[in-house]
Amino acid sequence: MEVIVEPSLEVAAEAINKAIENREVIIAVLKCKVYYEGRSSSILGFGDRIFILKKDGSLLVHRPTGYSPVNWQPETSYVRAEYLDGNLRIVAVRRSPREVLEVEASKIYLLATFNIVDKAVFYEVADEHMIRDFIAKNPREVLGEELETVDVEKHVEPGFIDLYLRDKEGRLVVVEIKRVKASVNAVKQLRRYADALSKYVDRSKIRPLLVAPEFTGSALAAARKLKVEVRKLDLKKLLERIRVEKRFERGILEYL
Amino acid sequence: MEVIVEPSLEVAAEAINKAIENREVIIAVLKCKVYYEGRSSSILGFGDRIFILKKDGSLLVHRPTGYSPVNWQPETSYVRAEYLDGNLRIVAVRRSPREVLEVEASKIYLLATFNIVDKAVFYEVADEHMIRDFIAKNPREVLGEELETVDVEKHVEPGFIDLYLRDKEGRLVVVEIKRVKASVNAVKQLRRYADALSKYVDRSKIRPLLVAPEFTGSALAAARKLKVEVRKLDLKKLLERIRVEKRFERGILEYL
DNA sequence: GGATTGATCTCGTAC
DNA sequence: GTACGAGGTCAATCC
Repeated sequence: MEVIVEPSLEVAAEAINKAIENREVIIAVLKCKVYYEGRSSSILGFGDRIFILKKDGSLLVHRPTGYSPVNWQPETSYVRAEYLDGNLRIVAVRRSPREVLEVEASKIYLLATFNIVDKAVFYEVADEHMIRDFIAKNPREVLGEELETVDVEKHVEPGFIDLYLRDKEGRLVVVEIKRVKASVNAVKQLRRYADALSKYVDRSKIRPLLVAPEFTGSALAAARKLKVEVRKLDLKKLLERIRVEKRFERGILEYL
Repeated sequence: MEVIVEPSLEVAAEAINKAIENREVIIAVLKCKVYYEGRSSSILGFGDRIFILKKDGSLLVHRPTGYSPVNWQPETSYVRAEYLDGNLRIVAVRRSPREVLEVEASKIYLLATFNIVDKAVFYEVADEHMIRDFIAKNPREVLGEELETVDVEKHVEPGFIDLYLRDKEGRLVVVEIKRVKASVNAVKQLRRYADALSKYVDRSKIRPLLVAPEFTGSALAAARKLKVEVRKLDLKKLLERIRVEKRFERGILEYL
């Protein structure tokens, strides 16, 4: 770890290049311009920003507000700092797609380099896969009817059917799961999948079923029109069930 | 600006709360766990990370690699640090959607707070709007045929048609523009828009035209099948033309 | 507020 | 490498 407060641009350039060679994380707070050219192109005039260069060459330039970086470069193939004619330039090049980002700093408030390590596993509950697998194992509990799970992630020509079940009347229930509010696109996507299946199975034996915690108004209208069933998903309850099953070390619902 | 190297957790909590009150940007490098609960829920065990809290309450937790933060909170309504029983906890709450992020730090390598200012304008060249407006003004140059611009961003029931022109034979050219490679979805979307128009205009008088720098194979196949014209867009040339027109202060193509 | 669409989307995954 | 879909997508825009 090295921390330098208000380094000269020359010293900064040297420290940055050294850290790049050592594959360290670099954090700087600086006054800079930013140029980008590649998939788009942009110019950003002087202002105070946070600069982060990660071990893999990912580069972020953040303004003082907002979630998104104003400029960035995912995993670059080449990064170098240079001090020339009173200016510090950091150039990051990426091949495929070919794109270049240049940060031109006029003042560095803080420069810090770190060899930090993070081997932790990120556990996420209730992404689409987990929900899908839970429903596949407990169709009655979630969907409220007796169903037999036939297949998970079944390939049909336009794409994948999340879940594929059989009801008591022997009809195939083709399920599309949305973890967030389902829009009209979800209905149309499911309709396409069901249509693709009807090449092999009698249309009257297919029940397209859209499962989501909420639906937009146009989604419900489209569902009626396109003969797609909808079923509401109690996400909170499902989350709790999955969490218990996965034995999470701690509940974090206490603030909610 | 305040920079503290390896502060105690107690000192850090105090400094963080002070900076929050002053609406300063906070940057920390720390060893922490992260809990998230809201639209999803997640748990991340101990590891070294970069922590950023911005003026508007946006919070980012970055691992040592990759573009994306592992956990985050866009514009929170409540953030507070507290030191309790030997632990530093930073809690960020957002209303609507209700979600909570908690960072539990066991070690702070660096804590820095800043009152940085960034008033610069971000100039972007060649987003979809600019491309669309340029084509509207110079249809012949880009599309290679004599066309009269009728409308821009025309509303039809399923959505918006980017560009609406009339060719020499008096047919309506319905243009969908993609700045990136066009997939089969773009073809279908355009087909829907053209179909919606055919309620008002004779079908033979409508020419759906998809304009993009590239097309996927399935997009081309679908275009043939659905009778959608495609035209390749020379994005680089267009960029250069727009840049000249917008009088950008400097070309940044020199590295390309 | 809800709904829709674009994005230098990023990221994973299958082929 | 290409293609496709999910995402705590975010952010802008229109209603």
